Amino acid sequence: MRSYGQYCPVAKAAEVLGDRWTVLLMREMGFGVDRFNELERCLPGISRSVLAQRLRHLERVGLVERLAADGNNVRYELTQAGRDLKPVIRSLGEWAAKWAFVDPDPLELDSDLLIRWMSRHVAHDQLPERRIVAEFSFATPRVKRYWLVLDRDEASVCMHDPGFDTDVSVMADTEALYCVYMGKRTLSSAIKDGLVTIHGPRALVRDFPRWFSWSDFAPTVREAAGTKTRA
Amino acid sequence: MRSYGQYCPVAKAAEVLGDRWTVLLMREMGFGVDRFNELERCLPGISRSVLAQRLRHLERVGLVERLAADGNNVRYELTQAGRDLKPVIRSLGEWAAKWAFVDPDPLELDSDLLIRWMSRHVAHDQLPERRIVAEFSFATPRVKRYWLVLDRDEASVCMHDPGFDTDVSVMADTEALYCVYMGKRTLSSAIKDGLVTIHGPRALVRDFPRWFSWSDFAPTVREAAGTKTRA
DNA sequence: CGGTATCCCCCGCGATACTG
DNA sequence: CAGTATCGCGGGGGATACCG
Repeated sequence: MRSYGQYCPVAKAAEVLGDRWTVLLMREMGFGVDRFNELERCLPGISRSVLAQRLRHLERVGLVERLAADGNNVRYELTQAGRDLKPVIRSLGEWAAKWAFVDPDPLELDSDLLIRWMSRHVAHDQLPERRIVAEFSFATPRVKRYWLVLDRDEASVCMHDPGFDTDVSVMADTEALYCVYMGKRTLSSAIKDGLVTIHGPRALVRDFPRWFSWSDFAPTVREAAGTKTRA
Repeated sequence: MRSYGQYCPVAKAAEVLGDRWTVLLMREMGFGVDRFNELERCLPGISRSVLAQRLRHLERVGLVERLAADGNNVRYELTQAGRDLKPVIRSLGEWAAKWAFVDPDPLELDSDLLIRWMSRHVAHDQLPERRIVAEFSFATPRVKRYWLVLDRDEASVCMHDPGFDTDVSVMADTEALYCVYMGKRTLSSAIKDGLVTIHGPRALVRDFPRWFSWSDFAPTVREAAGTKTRA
Protein backbone atom coordinates (compact mmCIF):
# COMPACT_ATOMS: atom_id res chain seq x y z
CA MET A 1 0.00 0.00 0.00
CA ARG A 2 1.24 3.44 -0.89
CA SER A 3 2.59 5.43 2.00
CA TYR A 4 0.42 8.06 3.66
CA GLY A 5 3.43 10.27 4.27
CA GLN A 6 2.64 10.58 7.95
CA TYR A 7 4.93 9.85 10.85
CA CYS A 8 2.13 8.25 12.83
CA PRO A 9 1.84 4.69 14.14
CA VAL A 10 -1.76 4.34 12.98
CA ALA A 11 -0.72 5.33 9.47
CA LYS A 12 2.17 2.86 9.57
CA ALA A 13 -0.12 0.06 10.68
CA ALA A 14 -2.51 0.93 7.88
CA GLU A 15 0.34 0.80 5.37
CA VAL A 16 1.53 -2.59 6.57
CA LEU A 17 -1.90 -4.19 6.83
CA GLY A 18 -4.04 -2.13 4.47
CA ASP A 19 -3.67 -4.15 1.29
CA ARG A 20 -6.54 -6.36 0.33
CA TRP A 21 -6.34 -9.85 1.92
CA THR A 22 -3.50 -8.98 4.30
CA VAL A 23 -5.54 -8.94 7.50
CA LEU A 24 -7.30 -12.16 6.59
CA LEU A 25 -3.97 -13.73 5.74
CA MET A 26 -2.63 -12.77 9.16
CA ARG A 27 -5.77 -14.18 10.74
CA GLU A 28 -5.17 -17.52 9.03
CA MET A 29 -1.51 -17.60 10.00
CA GLY A 30 -2.53 -16.80 13.55
CA PHE A 31 -4.46 -20.07 13.48
CA GLY A 32 -1.34 -21.90 12.44
CA VAL A 33 -2.00 -22.30 8.73
CA ASP A 34 1.52 -22.28 7.37
CA ARG A 35 1.59 -23.74 3.83
CA PHE A 36 1.11 -21.83 0.61
CA ASN A 37 -1.59 -24.03 -0.84
CA GLU A 38 -3.40 -24.40 2.44
CA LEU A 39 -3.45 -20.64 2.84
CA GLU A 40 -4.88 -20.35 -0.65
CA ARG A 41 -7.66 -22.78 0.24
CA CYS A 42 -8.45 -20.87 3.43
CA LEU A 43 -8.83 -17.63 1.49
CA PRO A 44 -11.27 -18.44 -1.31
CA GLY A 45 -10.96 -15.87 -4.05
CA ILE A 46 -7.35 -14.85 -3.47
CA SER A 47 -5.15 -15.33 -6.49
CA ARG A 48 -1.89 -17.20 -6.23
CA SER A 49 0.08 -14.21 -7.38
CA VAL A 50 -1.45 -11.95 -4.76
CA LEU A 51 -0.87 -14.54 -2.05
CA ALA A 52 2.78 -14.78 -3.03
CA GLN A 53 3.09 -11.01 -3.14
CA ARG A 54 1.51 -10.61 0.29
CA LEU A 55 3.72 -13.26 1.85
CA ARG A 56 6.81 -11.57 0.44
CA HIS A 57 5.60 -8.22 1.73
CA LEU A 58 4.89 -9.58 5.20
CA GLU A 59 8.29 -11.22 5.24
CA ARG A 60 9.92 -7.95 4.20
CA VAL A 61 8.26 -5.99 6.98
CA GLY A 62 9.09 -8.64 9.53
CA LEU A 63 5.75 -10.19 10.40
CA VAL A 64 6.35 -13.52 8.71
CA GLU A 65 9.32 -15.82 8.41
CA ARG A 66 9.78 -18.10 5.43
CA LEU A 67 11.21 -21.45 6.46
CA ALA A 68 12.44 -23.55 3.56
CA ALA A 69 13.30 -26.90 5.12
CA ASP A 70 14.52 -28.13 1.76
CA GLY A 71 13.61 -27.37 -1.81
CA ASN A 72 9.84 -27.28 -2.08
CA ASN A 73 9.07 -27.95 1.55
CA VAL A 74 8.29 -24.42 2.69
CA ARG A 75 6.52 -23.20 5.81
CA TYR A 76 5.53 -19.71 6.82
CA GLU A 77 5.60 -18.75 10.45
CA LEU A 78 4.65 -15.60 12.28
CA THR A 79 7.46 -13.69 13.94
CA GLN A 80 6.94 -12.22 17.38
CA ALA A 81 5.72 -9.03 15.72
CA GLY A 82 3.22 -11.12 13.77
CA ARG A 83 2.02 -13.02 16.81
CA ASP A 84 1.69 -9.72 18.61
CA LEU A 85 -0.85 -8.66 16.03
CA LYS A 86 -3.23 -11.46 16.95
CA PRO A 87 -5.02 -9.62 19.78
CA VAL A 88 -5.28 -6.54 17.57
CA ILE A 89 -7.00 -8.49 14.81
CA ARG A 90 -9.14 -10.12 17.42
CA SER A 91 -10.27 -6.72 18.71
CA LEU A 92 -11.17 -5.78 15.14
CA GLY A 93 -13.33 -8.88 14.97
CA GLU A 94 -14.88 -8.22 18.34
CA TRP A 95 -15.81 -4.76 17.18
CA ALA A 96 -17.42 -6.10 14.02
CA ALA A 97 -19.17 -8.87 15.92
CA LYS A 98 -20.70 -6.21 18.11
CA TRP A 99 -21.62 -3.60 15.51
CA ALA A 100 -21.19 -4.53 11.88
CA PHE A 101 -22.56 -7.99 11.88
CA VAL A 102 -25.96 -9.14 10.86
CA ASP A 103 -26.75 -12.38 9.09
CA PRO A 104 -24.82 -14.53 6.68
CA ASP A 105 -25.27 -13.57 3.07
CA PRO A 106 -26.25 -16.55 0.91
CA LEU A 107 -23.04 -16.03 -1.06
CA GLU A 108 -21.06 -16.54 2.13
CA LEU A 109 -22.32 -20.05 2.80
CA ASP A 110 -19.13 -21.87 1.87
CA SER A 111 -19.26 -25.22 3.61
CA ASP A 112 -15.55 -25.82 2.98
CA LEU A 113 -14.72 -22.82 5.15
CA LEU A 114 -17.22 -23.75 7.83
CA ILE A 115 -15.74 -27.21 8.22
CA ARG A 116 -12.20 -25.84 8.36
CA TRP A 117 -13.22 -23.30 10.97
CA MET A 118 -15.02 -25.91 13.06
CA SER A 119 -11.97 -28.13 12.94
CA ARG A 120 -9.98 -25.31 14.55
CA HIS A 121 -12.35 -25.06 17.45
CA VAL A 122 -12.58 -28.60 18.73
CA ALA A 123 -12.77 -29.00 22.50
CA HIS A 124 -10.31 -31.86 22.46
CA ASP A 125 -10.64 -32.49 26.17
CA GLN A 126 -14.36 -33.13 25.73
CA LEU A 127 -13.80 -35.95 23.25
CA PRO A 128 -13.81 -39.63 24.14
CA GLU A 129 -10.39 -41.21 24.59
CA ARG A 130 -10.57 -42.94 21.24
CA ARG A 131 -10.51 -41.40 17.78
CA ILE A 132 -13.83 -40.11 16.48
CA VAL A 133 -14.84 -39.81 12.85
CA ALA A 134 -17.74 -37.42 12.21
CA GLU A 135 -19.26 -37.24 8.76
CA PHE A 136 -20.91 -33.96 7.73
CA SER A 137 -23.35 -33.65 4.86
CA PHE A 138 -24.57 -30.38 3.44
CA ALA A 139 -27.24 -30.03 0.79
CA THR A 140 -26.78 -26.32 0.06
CA PRO A 141 -25.52 -24.44 -1.80
CA ARG A 142 -24.27 -27.72 -3.31
CA VAL A 143 -24.18 -31.24 -1.99
CA LYS A 144 -20.97 -31.74 -0.07
CA ARG A 145 -19.57 -34.28 2.36
CA TYR A 146 -16.67 -34.03 4.75
CA TRP A 147 -15.13 -36.20 7.42
CA LEU A 148 -13.72 -34.74 10.58
CA VAL A 149 -11.20 -37.02 12.25
CA LEU A 150 -10.90 -35.99 15.89
CA ASP A 151 -8.79 -37.19 18.74
CA ARG A 152 -7.38 -35.72 21.93
CA ASP A 153 -4.48 -34.07 20.08
CA GLU A 154 -5.60 -33.27 16.61
CA ALA A 155 -8.43 -32.52 14.21
CA SER A 156 -8.18 -33.05 10.50
CA VAL A 157 -10.56 -32.39 7.66
CA CYS A 158 -11.03 -34.90 4.87
CA MET A 159 -12.80 -34.08 1.65
CA HIS A 160 -13.00 -37.77 0.81
CA ASP A 161 -13.90 -40.82 2.88
CA PRO A 162 -10.86 -41.51 5.02
CA GLY A 163 -11.73 -45.20 5.18
CA PHE A 164 -12.24 -45.31 8.94
CA ASP A 165 -15.68 -46.24 10.26
CA THR A 166 -17.93 -43.25 10.77
CA ASP A 167 -18.98 -42.75 14.39
CA VAL A 168 -21.38 -39.86 14.00
CA SER A 169 -23.21 -38.59 10.96
CA VAL A 170 -24.39 -34.99 10.79
CA MET A 171 -26.73 -33.56 8.20
CA ALA A 172 -26.92 -29.81 8.31
CA ASP A 173 -28.35 -26.84 6.56
CA THR A 174 -25.29 -24.76 5.83
CA GLU A 175 -26.74 -21.48 6.98
CA ALA A 176 -28.06 -22.95 10.20
CA LEU A 177 -24.74 -24.52 11.14
CA TYR A 178 -22.94 -21.28 10.24
CA CYS A 179 -25.25 -19.44 12.62
CA VAL A 180 -24.59 -21.97 15.36
CA TYR A 181 -20.86 -21.62 14.78
CA MET A 182 -21.06 -17.83 14.96
CA GLY A 183 -23.26 -17.73 18.04
CA LYS A 184 -26.39 -16.44 16.28
CA ARG A 185 -28.38 -19.46 17.44
CA THR A 186 -27.95 -22.53 19.57
CA LEU A 187 -27.28 -25.99 18.22
CA SER A 188 -30.26 -27.34 20.11
CA SER A 189 -32.59 -24.83 18.46
CA ALA A 190 -31.24 -25.77 15.04
CA ILE A 191 -31.82 -29.44 15.85
CA LYS A 192 -35.35 -28.70 17.07
CA ASP A 193 -36.09 -26.91 13.80
CA GLY A 194 -34.86 -29.90 11.86
CA LEU A 195 -31.99 -27.96 10.29
CA VAL A 196 -29.33 -30.10 11.90
CA THR A 197 -29.68 -33.83 12.39
CA ILE A 198 -27.21 -36.02 14.23
CA HIS A 199 -27.17 -39.80 13.85
CA GLY A 200 -25.12 -42.33 15.72
CA PRO A 201 -24.81 -44.11 19.03
CA ARG A 202 -26.94 -42.42 21.67
CA ALA A 203 -24.00 -41.50 23.91
CA LEU A 204 -22.05 -39.87 21.10
CA VAL A 205 -25.06 -37.94 19.85
CA ARG A 206 -25.62 -36.70 23.38
CA ASP A 207 -22.03 -35.53 23.76
CA PHE A 208 -21.55 -34.11 20.27
CA PRO A 209 -22.59 -30.52 21.19
CA ARG A 210 -19.71 -30.32 23.65
CA TRP A 211 -17.05 -31.34 21.12
CA PHE A 212 -16.93 -27.89 19.58
CA SER A 213 -16.11 -24.56 21.16
CA TRP A 214 -17.39 -22.62 18.13
CA SER A 215 -16.18 -19.22 17.00
CA ASP A 216 -14.04 -17.02 19.23
CA PHE A 217 -16.54 -14.26 18.52
CA ALA A 218 -19.67 -16.23 19.43
CA PRO A 219 -19.94 -14.75 22.95
CA THR A 220 -19.82 -11.23 21.54
CA VAL A 221 -22.33 -12.09 18.83
CA ARG A 222 -24.68 -13.53 21.45
CA GLU A 223 -24.29 -10.45 23.61
CA ALA A 224 -24.90 -8.11 20.67
CA ALA A 225 -28.07 -10.03 19.80
CA GLY A 226 -29.48 -8.80 23.09
CA THR A 227 -28.65 -5.10 22.87
CA LYS A 228 -29.92 -3.88 19.54
CA THR A 229 -29.02 -0.22 20.06
CA ARG A 230 -27.02 1.04 17.11
CA ALA A 231 -26.83 4.79 17.60
CA MET B 1 -13.93 -2.53 -0.62
CA ARG B 2 -15.16 -5.60 -2.38
CA SER B 3 -16.60 -8.26 -0.12
CA TYR B 4 -14.49 -11.24 0.87
CA GLY B 5 -17.51 -13.51 0.81
CA GLN B 6 -16.84 -14.75 4.31
CA TYR B 7 -19.23 -14.79 7.23
CA CYS B 8 -16.48 -13.77 9.63
CA PRO B 9 -16.24 -10.67 11.82
CA VAL B 10 -12.62 -10.05 10.91
CA ALA B 11 -13.54 -10.10 7.23
CA LYS B 12 -16.45 -7.73 7.88
CA ALA B 13 -14.21 -5.31 9.74
CA ALA B 14 -11.73 -5.44 6.88
CA GLU B 15 -14.50 -4.67 4.41
CA VAL B 16 -15.74 -1.70 6.41
CA LEU B 17 -12.32 -0.25 7.17
CA GLY B 18 -10.10 -1.65 4.43
CA ASP B 19 -10.37 1.16 1.89
CA ARG B 20 -7.47 3.55 1.62
CA TRP B 21 -7.73 6.48 4.07
CA THR B 22 -10.65 5.04 6.02
CA VAL B 23 -8.72 4.16 9.16
CA LEU B 24 -6.95 7.53 9.20
CA LEU B 25 -10.27 9.26 8.66
CA MET B 26 -11.71 7.45 11.67
CA ARG B 27 -8.62 8.39 13.66
CA GLU B 28 -9.19 12.07 12.86
CA MET B 29 -12.87 11.91 13.70
CA GLY B 30 -11.97 10.21 16.95
CA PHE B 31 -10.05 13.37 17.78
CA GLY B 32 -13.15 15.42 17.14
CA VAL B 33 -12.39 16.76 13.69
CA ASP B 34 -15.86 17.09 12.26
CA ARG B 35 -15.83 19.43 9.21
CA PHE B 36 -15.22 18.42 5.62
CA ASN B 37 -12.50 20.93 4.88
CA GLU B 38 -10.80 20.42 8.21
CA LEU B 39 -10.73 16.68 7.62
CA GLU B 40 -9.18 17.30 4.23
CA ARG B 41 -6.44 19.42 5.83
CA CYS B 42 -5.76 16.75 8.43
CA LEU B 43 -5.29 14.10 5.73
CA PRO B 44 -2.76 15.61 3.32
CA GLY B 45 -2.96 13.83 -0.01
CA ILE B 46 -6.57 12.70 0.16
CA SER B 47 -8.67 13.95 -2.71
CA ARG B 48 -11.95 15.71 -2.08
CA SER B 49 -13.87 13.12 -4.05
CA VAL B 50 -12.40 10.25 -2.04
CA LEU B 51 -13.10 12.06 1.23
CA ALA B 52 -16.72 12.57 0.22
CA GLN B 53 -17.03 8.96 -0.87
CA ARG B 54 -15.54 7.67 2.40
CA LEU B 55 -17.82 9.83 4.52
CA ARG B 56 -20.85 8.57 2.60
CA HIS B 57 -19.67 5.00 3.03
CA LEU B 58 -19.09 5.42 6.76
CA GLU B 59 -22.51 6.99 7.10
CA ARG B 60 -24.08 4.12 5.23
CA VAL B 61 -22.50 1.48 7.46
CA GLY B 62 -23.42 3.42 10.57
CA LEU B 63 -20.10 4.67 11.91
CA VAL B 64 -20.67 8.32 11.12
CA GLU B 65 -23.64 10.63 11.33
CA ARG B 66 -24.02 13.60 9.03
CA LEU B 67 -25.49 16.58 10.84
CA ALA B 68 -26.64 19.37 8.54
CA ALA B 69 -27.58 22.21 10.85
CA ASP B 70 -28.67 24.22 7.87
CA GLY B 71 -27.64 24.42 4.27
CA ASN B 72 -23.88 24.40 4.13
CA ASN B 73 -23.25 24.11 7.83
CA VAL B 74 -22.49 20.41 8.06
CA ARG B 75 -20.80 18.42 10.80
CA TYR B 76 -19.82 14.78 10.92
CA GLU B 77 -20.01 12.92 14.18
CA LEU B 78 -19.11 9.40 15.17
CA THR B 79 -21.96 7.15 16.20
CA GLN B 80 -21.53 4.84 19.17
CA ALA B 81 -20.24 2.18 16.77
CA GLY B 82 -17.69 4.68 15.51
CA ARG B 83 -16.60 5.73 18.97
CA ASP B 84 -16.32 2.08 19.88
CA LEU B 85 -13.68 1.72 17.20
CA LYS B 86 -11.35 4.17 18.87
CA PRO B 87 -9.64 1.66 21.19
CA VAL B 88 -9.29 -0.75 18.27
CA ILE B 89 -7.50 1.84 16.16
CA ARG B 90 -5.44 2.72 19.18
CA SER B 91 -4.35 -0.89 19.57
CA LEU B 92 -3.33 -0.88 15.91
CA GLY B 93 -1.17 2.15 16.61
CA GLU B 94 0.28 0.63 19.75
CA TRP B 95 1.25 -2.41 17.77
CA ALA B 96 2.96 -0.31 15.12
CA ALA B 97 4.65 1.86 17.71
CA LYS B 98 6.13 -1.29 19.19
CA TRP B 99 7.11 -3.15 16.03
CA ALA B 100 6.81 -1.29 12.76
CA PHE B 101 8.15 2.02 13.67
CA VAL B 102 11.58 3.41 13.09
CA ASP B 103 12.40 7.00 12.24
CA PRO B 104 10.54 9.71 10.42
CA ASP B 105 11.09 9.72 6.71
CA PRO B 106 12.14 13.15 5.42
CA LEU B 107 8.99 13.19 3.30
CA GLU B 108 6.92 12.85 6.45
CA LEU B 109 8.15 16.05 8.04
CA ASP B 110 4.96 18.05 7.51
CA SER B 111 5.01 20.85 10.07
CA ASP B 112 1.32 21.60 9.52
CA LEU B 113 0.45 18.17 10.79
CA LEU B 114 2.86 18.33 13.70
CA ILE B 115 1.34 21.59 14.94
CA ARG B 116 -2.18 20.24 14.61
CA TRP B 117 -1.23 17.10 16.49
CA MET B 118 0.50 19.06 19.24
CA SER B 119 -2.57 21.25 19.63
CA ARG B 120 -4.58 18.12 20.39
CA HIS B 121 -2.29 17.12 23.21
CA VAL B 122 -2.10 20.18 25.36
CA ALA B 123 -2.03 19.60 29.11
CA HIS B 124 -4.50 22.39 29.74
CA ASP B 125 -4.28 22.03 33.51
CA GLN B 126 -0.54 22.75 33.36
CA LEU B 127 -1.05 26.12 31.67
CA PRO B 128 -1.09 29.44 33.49
CA GLU B 129 -4.52 30.83 34.24
CA ARG B 130 -4.26 33.37 31.48
CA ARG B 131 -4.22 32.81 27.74
CA ILE B 132 -0.85 31.88 26.23
CA VAL B 133 0.26 32.53 22.67
CA ALA B 134 3.18 30.40 21.53
CA GLU B 135 4.81 31.09 18.20
CA PHE B 136 6.50 28.22 16.39
CA SER B 137 9.03 28.66 13.61
CA PHE B 138 10.31 25.86 11.41
CA ALA B 139 13.06 26.19 8.84
CA THR B 140 12.63 22.80 7.15
CA PRO B 141 11.43 21.50 4.81
CA ARG B 142 10.23 25.06 4.19
CA VAL B 143 10.08 28.10 6.36
CA LYS B 144 6.80 28.09 8.25
CA ARG B 145 5.32 29.91 11.22
CA TYR B 146 2.36 29.06 13.40
CA TRP B 147 0.73 30.46 16.50
CA LEU B 148 -0.76 28.23 19.13
CA VAL B 149 -3.33 30.01 21.27
CA LEU B 150 -3.74 28.08 24.51
CA ASP B 151 -5.93 28.49 27.51
CA ARG B 152 -7.45 26.25 30.15
CA ASP B 153 -10.27 25.14 27.85
CA GLU B 154 -9.06 25.28 24.32
CA ALA B 155 -6.16 25.17 21.91
CA SER B 156 -6.31 26.65 18.45
CA VAL B 157 -3.84 26.74 15.61
CA CYS B 158 -3.28 29.89 13.58
CA MET B 159 -1.43 29.94 10.30
CA HIS B 160 -1.21 33.74 10.48
CA ASP B 161 -0.39 36.13 13.29
CA PRO B 162 -3.50 36.23 15.46
CA GLY B 163 -2.65 39.75 16.60
CA PHE B 164 -2.24 38.87 20.27
CA ASP B 165 1.15 39.41 21.86
CA THR B 166 3.39 36.39 21.65
CA ASP B 167 4.34 34.96 25.05
CA VAL B 168 6.76 32.28 23.99
CA SER B 169 8.69 31.83 20.78
CA VAL B 170 9.89 28.41 19.71
CA MET B 171 12.30 27.70 16.90
CA ALA B 172 12.52 24.04 16.05
CA ASP B 173 14.02 21.62 13.62
CA THR B 174 10.98 19.82 12.26
CA GLU B 175 12.41 16.33 12.56
CA ALA B 176 13.62 16.92 16.11
CA LEU B 177 10.27 18.20 17.32
CA TYR B 178 8.52 15.32 15.56
CA CYS B 179 10.77 12.92 17.44
CA VAL B 180 10.02 14.65 20.72
CA TYR B 181 6.31 14.47 19.97
CA MET B 182 6.51 10.78 19.16
CA GLY B 183 8.63 9.86 22.17
CA LYS B 184 11.81 9.06 20.24
CA ARG B 185 13.74 11.67 22.19
CA THR B 186 13.25 14.08 25.05
CA LEU B 187 12.61 17.76 24.62
CA SER B 188 15.53 18.56 26.89
CA SER B 189 17.92 16.57 24.70
CA ALA B 190 16.66 18.37 21.62
CA ILE B 191 17.21 21.68 23.36
CA LYS B 192 20.69 20.64 24.45
CA ASP B 193 21.54 19.76 20.86
CA GLY B 194 20.36 23.18 19.73
CA LEU B 195 17.55 21.70 17.62
CA VAL B 196 14.82 23.38 19.65
CA THR B 197 15.15 26.85 21.12
CA ILE B 198 12.61 28.49 23.39
CA HIS B 199 12.55 32.23 23.99
CA GLY B 200 10.46 34.20 26.41
CA PRO B 201 10.03 35.07 30.08
CA ARG B 202 12.11 32.76 32.24
CA ALA B 203 9.10 31.26 34.06
CA LEU B 204 7.24 30.43 30.87
CA VAL B 205 10.30 28.89 29.25
CA ARG B 206 10.77 26.77 32.36
CA ASP B 207 7.17 25.55 32.31
CA PHE B 208 6.81 25.09 28.56
CA PRO B 209 7.83 21.40 28.53
CA ARG B 210 4.88 20.58 30.78
CA TRP B 211 2.30 22.21 28.53
CA PHE B 212 2.23 19.28 26.12
CA SER B 213 1.37 15.67 26.75
CA TRP B 214 2.74 14.58 23.35
CA SER B 215 1.57 11.59 21.35
CA ASP B 216 -0.63 8.90 22.87
CA PHE B 217 1.91 6.42 21.55
CA ALA B 218 5.00 8.07 23.03
CA PRO B 219 5.17 5.73 26.06
CA THR B 220 5.11 2.69 23.78
CA VAL B 221 7.69 4.21 21.47
CA ARG B 222 9.96 4.92 24.43
CA GLU B 223 9.53 1.39 25.70
CA ALA B 224 10.24 -0.10 22.28
CA ALA B 225 13.41 1.97 22.04
CA GLY B 226 14.75 -0.09 24.94
CA THR B 227 13.93 -3.59 23.72
CA LYS B 228 15.31 -3.90 20.22
CA THR B 229 14.42 -7.59 19.76
CA ARG B 230 12.49 -8.06 16.56
CA ALA B 231 12.33 -11.82 16.04
C1' DC C 1 3.77 -28.80 -3.31
C1' DG C 2 5.25 -24.06 -4.09
C1' DG C 3 5.47 -21.00 -6.63
C1' DT C 4 6.38 -17.59 -11.39
C1' DA C 5 4.96 -15.50 -15.65
C1' DT C 6 1.66 -13.07 -18.39
C1' DC C 7 -2.24 -10.87 -19.68
C1' DC C 8 -5.58 -7.56 -19.27
C1' DC C 9 -9.29 -5.24 -17.38
C1' DC C 10 -11.18 -2.29 -14.42
C1' DC C 11 -11.50 1.05 -11.11
C1' DG C 12 -9.34 3.48 -7.32
C1' DC C 13 -7.83 7.63 -6.61
C1' DG C 14 -5.33 11.97 -7.34
C1' DA C 15 -5.73 16.52 -9.75
C1' DT C 16 -8.29 20.21 -11.10
C1' DA C 17 -12.12 22.97 -11.92
C1' DC C 18 -16.54 24.48 -10.86
C1' DT C 19 -21.06 25.33 -8.03
C1' DG C 20 -24.32 26.84 -4.43
C1' DC D 1 -17.80 26.05 3.78
C1' DA D 2 -19.29 21.75 1.56
C1' DG D 3 -19.21 19.49 -1.70
C1' DT D 4 -19.92 17.61 -7.22
C1' DA D 5 -18.08 16.87 -11.99
C1' DT D 6 -14.80 15.28 -14.97
C1' DC D 7 -10.65 13.29 -16.55
C1' DG D 8 -6.89 10.34 -16.98
C1' DC D 9 -3.32 7.10 -15.46
C1' DG D 10 -1.41 3.51 -12.84
C1' DG D 11 -1.46 -0.43 -10.92
C1' DG D 12 -3.99 -3.74 -8.10
C1' DG D 13 -5.51 -7.98 -8.59
C1' DG D 14 -8.14 -11.94 -10.78
C1' DA D 15 -7.56 -15.66 -14.25
C1' DT D 16 -4.87 -18.84 -16.39
C1' DA D 17 -0.98 -21.22 -17.85
C1' DC D 18 3.28 -23.08 -16.91
C1' DC D 19 7.46 -24.89 -14.31
C1' DG D 20 10.76 -27.34 -11.06
